[in-house]
Amino acid sequence: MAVAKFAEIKEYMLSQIEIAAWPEHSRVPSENELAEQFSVSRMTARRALQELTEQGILYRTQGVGSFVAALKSQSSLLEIRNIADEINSRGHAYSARLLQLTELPCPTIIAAALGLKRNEPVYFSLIVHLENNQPLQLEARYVSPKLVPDYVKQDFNQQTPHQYLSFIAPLTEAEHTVEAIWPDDFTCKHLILKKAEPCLRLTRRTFSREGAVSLAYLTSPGSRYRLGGHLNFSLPSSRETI
Amino acid sequence: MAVAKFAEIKEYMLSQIEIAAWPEHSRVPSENELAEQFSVSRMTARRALQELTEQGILYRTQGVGSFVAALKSQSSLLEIRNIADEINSRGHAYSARLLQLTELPCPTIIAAALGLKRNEPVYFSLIVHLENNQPLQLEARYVSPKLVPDYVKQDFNQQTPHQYLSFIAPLTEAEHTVEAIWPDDFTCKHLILKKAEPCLRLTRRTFSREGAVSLAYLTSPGSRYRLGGHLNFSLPSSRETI
DNA sequence: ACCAACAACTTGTATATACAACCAAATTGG
DNA sequence: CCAATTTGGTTGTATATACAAGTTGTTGGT
Repeated sequence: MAVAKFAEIKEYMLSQIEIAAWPEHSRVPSENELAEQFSVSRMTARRALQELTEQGILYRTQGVGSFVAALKSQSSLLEIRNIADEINSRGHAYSARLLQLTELPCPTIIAAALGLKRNEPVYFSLIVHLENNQPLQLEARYVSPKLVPDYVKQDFNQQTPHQYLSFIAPLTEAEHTVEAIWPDDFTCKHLILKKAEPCLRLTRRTFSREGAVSLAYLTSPGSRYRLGGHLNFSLPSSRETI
Repeated sequence: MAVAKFAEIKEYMLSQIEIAAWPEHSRVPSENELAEQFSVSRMTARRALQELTEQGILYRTQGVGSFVAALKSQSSLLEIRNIADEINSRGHAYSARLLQLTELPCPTIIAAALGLKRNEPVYFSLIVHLENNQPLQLEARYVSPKLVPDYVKQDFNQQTPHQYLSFIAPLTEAEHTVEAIWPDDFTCKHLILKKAEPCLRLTRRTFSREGAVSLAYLTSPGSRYRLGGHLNFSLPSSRETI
């Protein structure tokens, strides 16, 4: 068996979809119909349908049938990497300076984001990330004391907060926003900006099983840092493997 | 059957992985072992293993066994959506104004990005995207005449360039960078910024089968626009469906 | 005309079986 | 002692079957 039967069926279906012989939201042959067409068992035909469904190419409804999904995702993805990994993968020297690591009364905005009460204690850290000894990013992070009680005891010159948090409580989700801001004097000072310039601010909220773990404001000068990515769209073409 | 058997097996395995009873790269029970433990057929146990593999939680090797995958992605993804969709999904009114649609001699930077020669003709369009009649994004786009010969004949008040390009040549890939910039006077004018402010600039290069299709500079005022997302990490928690 | 029951078809779950492909370790032969 | 072979375990593919669960259209009865 050079190529598996279910794979042949998949390729056939993909080609029909690509040449739009089967347009979006049209019904495709049922499991039994495919089984008969290709002289295979229903379970084999089913597998082809199943895998195409997992790839987002079809959608199926019990009792109704299988249909071609809308191929326009109209969206693509930007990968957001850990700053230390990013600098290292560029072959540059990464370092960090811990400026502050304390407990604070929780500001209102932070309280809402972390599910705490206003003025309840919250851990706070302030770190500058440097690339070849030049400040690249200022990280202001609030951490939930309930979920990470030992946060303030860590030595973040050895390990980045992100690494520590990933280790302590496996992160299940993250929420990001990216915006362009005008830095305040405090930020300029720590990023050693002679003149203020537009900065990229990434706000990252991370979650574990038990809830929101931390909220971090990552601010970088626009002239030194950009987010970049190169990712595929969701509908894989059959020639994708080239 | 309240919950499917294969789903129960999946949950059991996920819990074992999460409490690190089965550490990374350790072997998990074989299909036959699971089948016996749960008193199901091999095919049912296999399905649990299969689906966890598709989710990237396990990896399997024929003749060897199934193993826990490394869960450290250390990176997450930010979804970049089409501006029109984004405005519409907020329930606001989307509109656009076409400011320019011409052929130009290709600037050097654009030529490199699109695989053209310097001063070779390239199509250029300039569009302002508005949310509730307020300018939200200035789109300056260069399009390869080879791949999209009819670009300048389109009516982009009817259809956005992104929609048209998606329709003409199915986009297979996109490359993005995001940065914070200081807008020039030209940009300020079209975004109707009384005072210049930091802007978010998304540079998007799209590809089809035949090569680079277009390069777009999407500039938005920092005070009006941010990129946002909420995406899961690679290891889904069992509560993910909440 | 309306509604209930039914029939036909769909996908979803589960089983038992068979053989193929592959790998690693044990066994065997030289 | 080394190398080839065998053996047992593992995943991969495929089939035939059975029943559950959901949808839709038809058929009958009132």
